[in-house]
Amino acid sequence: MVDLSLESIEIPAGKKVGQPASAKRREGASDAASPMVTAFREHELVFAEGDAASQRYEIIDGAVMLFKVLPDGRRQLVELLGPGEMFGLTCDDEHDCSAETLVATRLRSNRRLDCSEVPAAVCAMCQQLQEKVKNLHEHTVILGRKSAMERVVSFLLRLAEMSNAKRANGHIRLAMTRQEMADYLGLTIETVSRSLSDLRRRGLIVFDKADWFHIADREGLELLSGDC
Amino acid sequence: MVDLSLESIEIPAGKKVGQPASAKRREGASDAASPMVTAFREHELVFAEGDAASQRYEIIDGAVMLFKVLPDGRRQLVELLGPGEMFGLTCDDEHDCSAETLVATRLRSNRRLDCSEVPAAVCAMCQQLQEKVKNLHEHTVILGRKSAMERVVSFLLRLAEMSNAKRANGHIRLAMTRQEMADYLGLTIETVSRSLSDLRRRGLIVFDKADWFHIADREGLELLSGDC
DNA sequence: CGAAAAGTTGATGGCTTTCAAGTCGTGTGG
DNA sequence: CCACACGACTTGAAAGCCATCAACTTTTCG
Repeated sequence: MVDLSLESIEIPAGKKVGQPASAKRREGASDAASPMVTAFREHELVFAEGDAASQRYEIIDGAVMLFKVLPDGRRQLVELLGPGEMFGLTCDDEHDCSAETLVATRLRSNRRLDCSEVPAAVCAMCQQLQEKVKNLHEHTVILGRKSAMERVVSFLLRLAEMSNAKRANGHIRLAMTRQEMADYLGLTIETVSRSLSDLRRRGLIVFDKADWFHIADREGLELLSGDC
Repeated sequence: MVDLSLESIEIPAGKKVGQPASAKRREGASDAASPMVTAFREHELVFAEGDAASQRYEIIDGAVMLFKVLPDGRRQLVELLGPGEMFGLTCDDEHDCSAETLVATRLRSNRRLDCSEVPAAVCAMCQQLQEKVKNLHEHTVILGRKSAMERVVSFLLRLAEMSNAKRANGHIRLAMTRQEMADYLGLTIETVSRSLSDLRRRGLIVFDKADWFHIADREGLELLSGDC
């Protein structure tokens, strides 16, 4: 496992006191192919969720946390990183989470690798891995910071989003047992069952038969997801 | 986002009833460089946590769940995958989680890519991504299935493991505020504080000063981690 | 049809959160 | 050097959400 020394390094900067978590991000930009080293003090923002992802970073020494924040302010750290570890890798054009130093840290920044430089199979695998990481980040927020109802709703909406890519009629198959849903969402079968019954009673979803359902009130569901 | 159709496909197999979760895994092995397609019924085990990771898989159609199980039986699904998505990618020699079909599924299996076939920089990145995924899987179990005390203990043990790679004296810096720990572990600062105080009172950890501590009873801690 | 598995619903309890007050530690300024 | 102030941390009390336990209903499949 990669070493994560949470030990502070000495940064010759004058002001030693870290900015609060609301610190502005620093632009340690590196041009084209030239790697560049940037020093950060503790609790400095490297980039924020939604920022353009032009760079990827490698920790020389220090430590970095990656986190996501829900609209109502709930925060979930999704990764803790130490020397040698990389972050800022993404398959999208923007970062899916924010990055902030925990201690004084030096980062090496590089431009993102161009997929044309590597075999297609390898590129596809990297893309898949990055997609995986992004999905796991989202799921981490669900498990760490969402209520039972929010988890179930988030799950249903994700299912709908995925299914609709294929079939537009809106009918979605719930090809999982309650136990599997519970084990995915970090809940018990009873809580999942109660949440689904509640959503059905409130008219937000409709069970067509067995394990098929469709969404009757998408806006209503989205309000319950914790994501808006 | 990759499409995850949870729709069942028709498998001409005679017995339609899926085996229970305790199903034996199937060896859909592919030789050397030849990709091979294998059909699975619903709730069939593709591989188990700890199995040798000789293959990687791509879902042609169907759906697969990846999960981890704690020694006492608590289960946490760590990924839900649909058509086009890959799994079984790992930087280690064995799988860090089990894979089971949710519905009838066809999988294309390939041998794992050899790092010598691609540029070193790309290989390093893939390795990092796979390490990330593995860490996120572990964290998913912590958030989904562990109690507050188990989360805090797991966190301390991980910190110790990482720090000890560098310094063997056993003294570990806790370079995070209680709020950051709480946001990492999906708890509140009060719960984190209470858990740490409890561990200190019970003599399992000792706070040397400010944010430095060391483990006084590793076995005792491990028993509280939920991992044994 | 009957048994077993899956799902639902209710009652209760426990763990964690919330709210609140107090303590500790560090940096500042008199 | 010490008093003060502010933030970080700790501790207590009470509430709330979800888990647990239990009974029942529904579905599935031989």
